[in-house]
Formats: sequence, C-alpha cells, structure tokens
Amino acid sequence: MTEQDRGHGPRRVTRARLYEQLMERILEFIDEEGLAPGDRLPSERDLAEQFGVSRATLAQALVALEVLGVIDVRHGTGAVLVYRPNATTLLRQLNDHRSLLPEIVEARSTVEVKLAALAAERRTEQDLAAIDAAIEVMAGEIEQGGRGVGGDERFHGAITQAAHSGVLAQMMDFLSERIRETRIESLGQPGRPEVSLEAHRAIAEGIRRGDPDEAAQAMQRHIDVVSDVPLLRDAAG
Amino acid sequence: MTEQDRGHGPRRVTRARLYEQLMERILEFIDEEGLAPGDRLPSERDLAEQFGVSRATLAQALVALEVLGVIDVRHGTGAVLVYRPNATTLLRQLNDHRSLLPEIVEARSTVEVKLAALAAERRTEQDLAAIDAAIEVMAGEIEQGGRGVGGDERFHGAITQAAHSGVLAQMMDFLSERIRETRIESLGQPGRPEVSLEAHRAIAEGIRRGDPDEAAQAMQRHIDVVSDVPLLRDAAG
DNA sequence: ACTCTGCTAGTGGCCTAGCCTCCTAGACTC
DNA sequence: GAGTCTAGGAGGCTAGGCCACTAGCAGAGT
Repeated sequence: MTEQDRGHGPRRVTRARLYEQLMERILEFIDEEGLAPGDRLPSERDLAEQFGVSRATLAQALVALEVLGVIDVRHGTGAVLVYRPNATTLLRQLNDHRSLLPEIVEARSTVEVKLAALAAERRTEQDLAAIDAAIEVMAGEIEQGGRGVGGDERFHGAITQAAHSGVLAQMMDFLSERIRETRIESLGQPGRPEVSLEAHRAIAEGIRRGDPDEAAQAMQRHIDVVSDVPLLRDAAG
Repeated sequence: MTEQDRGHGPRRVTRARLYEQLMERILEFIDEEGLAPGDRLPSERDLAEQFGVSRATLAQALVALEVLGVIDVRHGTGAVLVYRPNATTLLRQLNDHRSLLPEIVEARSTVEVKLAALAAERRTEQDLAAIDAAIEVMAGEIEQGGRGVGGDERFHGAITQAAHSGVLAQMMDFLSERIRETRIESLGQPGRPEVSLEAHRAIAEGIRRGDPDEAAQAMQRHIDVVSDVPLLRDAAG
C-alpha cells in the first residue's frame, strides 16, 4: 500500500502523510514480531528512532492506531496491543471509505426495509408516539428553514426501536455512521426535505395500520429517492 | 460526555488524554458554528491558541478526527469538514468499544449461522474446494505449532463466499473487524485450535451434504464455544 | 521469612520553538 | 482578459525539554 495506491476517486490527491506511512510500518512490525494481544510495543523513543521520525509524528500514528482500536496507549506503561490487525483489511477500510458507499446503501436498504416491516407487526402505542413525534420535529425544523436533519435521524431511530430487534438495531448502528453522510447530502438538495417528510408520513401510516407490506414498500421507495445523490453517482462511476 | 463518564468497565481508569478532550471540544465547536460539510475549520495555530493547547496536541486531535472520517486535513489549505458529526453518537461509539462485544457476538452468531445454512443450499463445487482448502491451511498451521488464525479466517471467508449473499457478506465485513478480536483470543487458549478445527470439519460436512439445518446447527455450536472467552465474560459482568 | 513502603528508572503526555513544503489569492504582465 | 508570478499563510515535521505516571525493586519494619 504505497502512495500511488491512494488515488481512488477524483478527490484526495494529497500526498500520504508521514503518520499514515508510519501506521503501515508499525502494523508490519507487529506482524513480523508476531506480537499477540496484550503484548507491549517498544517505547515511543525506540520506535521513533527505529523508523527515523520524531516522537511527535510517532505519537500521531499511535493516536490513529488507538482510534482504530489496534492498540491501547497507557501512561507510564507503554502501548499495548489490543488485537492483532490484518494490515490489508484495516488500511483498505480506511482508504475505500467512499467507494464502499454504494454497497453501504444497499445494506441499509435491506435492513431498513425489514425494520419497517417488523415495526408494522410489533409496534407498541409508545413506538407510534415516538414516530409521530419525530415527524413533528422534522416538520418544525423545515418550517424554520432547516434541513430537517435532526428529525430525519430521529424518525429512522424510532422505526428501528419499533422493530424490537436487537440484532438489526445493531446492524443499523454500524451502518449509521456512514449513512449519515449520504443523508445530509440528500437533505441539502432543494425540495428534498419536504419530499422526505411526506415519505416519512407514508411509512408511518403503514406501520400504524399494522401492514408490513405497505410499510416496507413505502420505506423502499423512500430509500430509492434518498439514495439518488451526486456523491453516490460519483462513487459508482 | 465528560471525563467522569468514561469509567465504563473495570479497566480504563486512565485519565482522558488531552487530545480526546480536544476532540470533544472541536466537535462542539463545529456544532456551535453550524459548520456544514465542505466548510473549513480555523487554522491549527488559531485553534491551538483558542483551546489553550500546543499545536502538537491539536495535531493529534485532528488525526483522530481524520481517522474517524469527520474531517480531511489538507496540506496548505486547512482542515475541511467531511460530514457533520453527531458528537454524542461518535464518542459513545469510541468509548463503548468493549461493552459492545456481547452484542457483536450476538450479531455474528445470527449472521454466520444464516450464512452456513445458505452455503449448504447454494454452494458450488468451487466453494466446497475453497472450504476444504481453508481447513487444510488451518490444519497445517496447527501442525507447525501455530494458532491457526490464518486458516480460521480463511474458513469463515469461504463460508461467506459460498452463501452467495452480497448483503450478508457486507454485514460480515462490518462485524469482522471486531470479531477478529475475540477469535484470536479464543484460538490463543490451550487446545482451542484443535477444537475449532474439528468444528470446521463438521460445518463443512453439513454444507457438503447440502443440509442447511445440520450446517446451521454445527455453526451455532462452534460459535457458542468460540465466544466463551475471558474478554467477553469480563465485558458482560 | 514475610510484608510493607518508599524510591527510582523508564514510560508516555505535553509543550515550545523553529524550519520546511505546499497552496492560493491577488498583484502583475502581456 | 488571460496568463504568470509571488508573498503570505496553511499544515508537516523535527528537536529538545520538562512533567506525570507506572511498576518493580531494595530496604525497613514486623
């Protein structure tokens, strides 16, 4: 994984920064040394010297690895390996952020449609109230000139809740971080917030009537519209 | 989300590092200023002065936010907001890394059992060959004193492939990063690699015979055993 | 012998100061 | 008006230093 490999989309022409290269080197090091979870890495001073960089830069690389959950840096002790990383997987996951979007949307589609159907079958009165409240919030935001982002998230959260499926909720959690990116892009387009609001009302109606098919179809239509954003068309092309 | 909230499990008594606190402050700042994707943050020098920290520390915080996909730091230009983060969600996701493990295992269980059943129905001859090859790899690794980590991953990858379900494969991708953590812990325990190898053979047999129930049950038993590691018992308690 | 305590070497945390490279807006030239 | 040049400001990175914390060990006390 060298500098040349980075030019995925049209953007991101910036050169790889030192801390990024360092991460790769450190991952290689972990691999070569056969370090296992719980093992300690050499001291910052040693690593910095070994790789020929300053401690400040090395610290950046360690922060990055810590954020990724690879190591745990402990004051006075050192950096402890949390899990044995597969370097290729880890780095590709970082770099392909954008090109993964289409597949993420596909996964979102599947899960959220299923959630809508389940919600229609399992929703309690409280769930319905939460869904209505979310719609009200979004309507209020739009009325005040906003994009309705808060209400949008709230709505999808309420649907997830109403489905009463821990595992699927789980899935949505993992997807949600990336979904938020597309959702905001979409709501930013002229007229989109109003359209989404109407779609939400249709979905809610299906859930209220306890009709899984209607709810699922409404959700599918909604997602098809929302997913049609420039960001995606770029990534897919 | 202040320092006091951090004491989730029994571990992690270490004080929040400055860069972590800084991340929160920066996220708040983004929120207060109402910055949208594409907007630029103030310069490092300004931010460092404003928050009363050195540029080096600020740089660490920026690296962390970059790894999380919140910003894109460009040489000569500045830090550009990539997406509008929901601070609470983002930070909880970081801190709860460990406490999420039981639910992750639950999700893994559901998906992988389903994958095994699908594989039994849909596998091609090539899929079977890949599964057998993975088992051979793992056997070889164990014979040479290894823990069979490579073969283990390969096996589960082959199962996923044989299920011929893009979306579920997707799900496994998102879960796999965290799963690897538990898988390695498990294989590290004495005698575990051999047990896992036998379990793999049983699963493969079910898939070969085209029996979804047998394959699914074998996978379920396998996961139940593998999931029983100290890391999890700690987190659950 | 055992336990407890205090010390100390080594670790990460953070800062200051500085120089380099890179980007870009605006002045300048044609 | 279009292209070119340049200076200011942005991040990238280094060097060196001091402080806070951890853990292990030596010695005092039992």
